[in-house]
Amino acid sequence: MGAEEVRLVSWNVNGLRAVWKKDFLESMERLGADVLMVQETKLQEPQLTPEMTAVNDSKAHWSFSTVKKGYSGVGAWTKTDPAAVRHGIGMPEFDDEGRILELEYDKFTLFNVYFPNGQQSDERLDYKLRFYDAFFAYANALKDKGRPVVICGDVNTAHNEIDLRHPKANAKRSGFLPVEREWLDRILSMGYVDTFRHLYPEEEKYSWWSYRFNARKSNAGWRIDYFYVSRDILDNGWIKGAWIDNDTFGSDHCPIGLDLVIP
DNA sequence: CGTAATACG
Repeated sequence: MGAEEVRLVSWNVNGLRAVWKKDFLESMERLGADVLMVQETKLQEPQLTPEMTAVNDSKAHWSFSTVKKGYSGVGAWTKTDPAAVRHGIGMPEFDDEGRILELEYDKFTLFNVYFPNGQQSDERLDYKLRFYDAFFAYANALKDKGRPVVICGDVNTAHNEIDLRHPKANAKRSGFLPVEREWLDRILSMGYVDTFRHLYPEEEKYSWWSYRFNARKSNAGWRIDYFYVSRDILDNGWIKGAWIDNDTFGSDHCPIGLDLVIP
């Protein structure tokens, strides 16, 4: 039997109803994902349309915020049905905002996560850091049992100076604070690989640009969307490619991807 | 400035 090629794509759509009006289906087709994961859907179940839930041959999975309307939320379209789909990590404090989808496949577990933004207040920064803590405790339990783990989504932090256009000007803003950057160090030291950076150590490529000040036009961006994999996935030679697609529009983020070859 | 409901990113 031949090896199986799998394309995983992650995209913070900043409002699913908004991108839907901006050629989303066309982008989706062009991206060619086996699993397309989206963050910030900004809707609840009653606002889903039949078109959103029935895309081609894919099955749709959703997690909604139960505490705020039109806020947060993640989703995934899967061409192959996962063996199990889970919502959240069993901690209401971190599950209520609909930020986590766990798709369990035969050979690996895939997480789609919209990590909190910490810019609103000190409380939200604290929530963000505790969310990192709680989520990775959950994911590590699987990884440390020997299960290959893929984690993708909007991490809402740029790791190093290479990961944003204006590191000096943003050194004191949430999204590039030392305490947040240290958390991204910790993710690597826990045994995950930042796939894009691993393949392209010198590349200055971003996945998010503020809507203000024509930031995308001047490429004043940040790389805050990631595909992390547990080290075994790299060591076993599953990684065929990792990419950031700056040519797809419709949101303040662009899609990112991971191509795997699974024996 | 943009999304989706007056807050949040």
